[in-house]
Amino acid sequence: MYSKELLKGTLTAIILKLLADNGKMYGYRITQKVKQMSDNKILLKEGSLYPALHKMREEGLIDVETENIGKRIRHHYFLTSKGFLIKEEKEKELNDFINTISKIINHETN
Amino acid sequence: MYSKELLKGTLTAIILKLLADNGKMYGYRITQKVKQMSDNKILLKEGSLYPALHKMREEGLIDVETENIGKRIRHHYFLTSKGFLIKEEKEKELNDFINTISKIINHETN
DNA sequence: TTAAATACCTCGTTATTCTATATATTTTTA
DNA sequence: TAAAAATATATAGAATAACGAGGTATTTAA
Repeated sequence: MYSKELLKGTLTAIILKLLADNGKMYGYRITQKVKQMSDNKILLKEGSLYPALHKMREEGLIDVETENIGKRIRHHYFLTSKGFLIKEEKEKELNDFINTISKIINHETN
Repeated sequence: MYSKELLKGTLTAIILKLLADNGKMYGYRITQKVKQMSDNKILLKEGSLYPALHKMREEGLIDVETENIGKRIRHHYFLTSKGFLIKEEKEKELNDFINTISKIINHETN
């Protein structure tokens, strides 16, 4: 597990990317997917995920559909067109940031 | 300029790396070097830098020497041996984190 | 001589993730 | 079949770290 501060600012981009790739996803599914894709290195907590999803919905990046599974209600989230645009932006920003940090941290002195 | 949240958790690693490469550095010098190395994309603010340096000193990662430049006092910071060890750790962690995030954000669906 | 750059500092704000707690259903295991 | 684990959602408050805004002062360039 990484220092939890490192994840800050990356969560929205990660969620947008997963929804773009997988179509509709529900919350618990997102945590499992992130865990699996990161080799158990990013363990997304409920206290992080659900508030993030609610905020993204308020901002119009994602929308939700409910499904009844027996007595349980499942919330399926999916990208809006705005969400898709923001996903592209965030993806670029994150890759650019990674390149910049990488350049600094792996810079070799001569 | 990146979303300021992205920088979180990376600042200590960046400072440790710069000090490891350049030996003694004073605060203002660090901000300029980060600016230069990042092509003006990371503009480290005084409100971030100085508290960070003071904290790192409290934790024994860096130590300080003062120099009198005329009437001005300049604080030169340098790595302690503990700081060097933590630098190695943070460097690995940050590279690992970057790889993980990169894998997720640039994952191609098939 | 005035503005910009250099050089340091701190307080309070903001943003975001996490911990802890809560509730409840479904599936697996002993 | 009872208990435990996994599934599924939610929120309140704590923690952390970077920033904005403010302050002080010297040196250099226009």
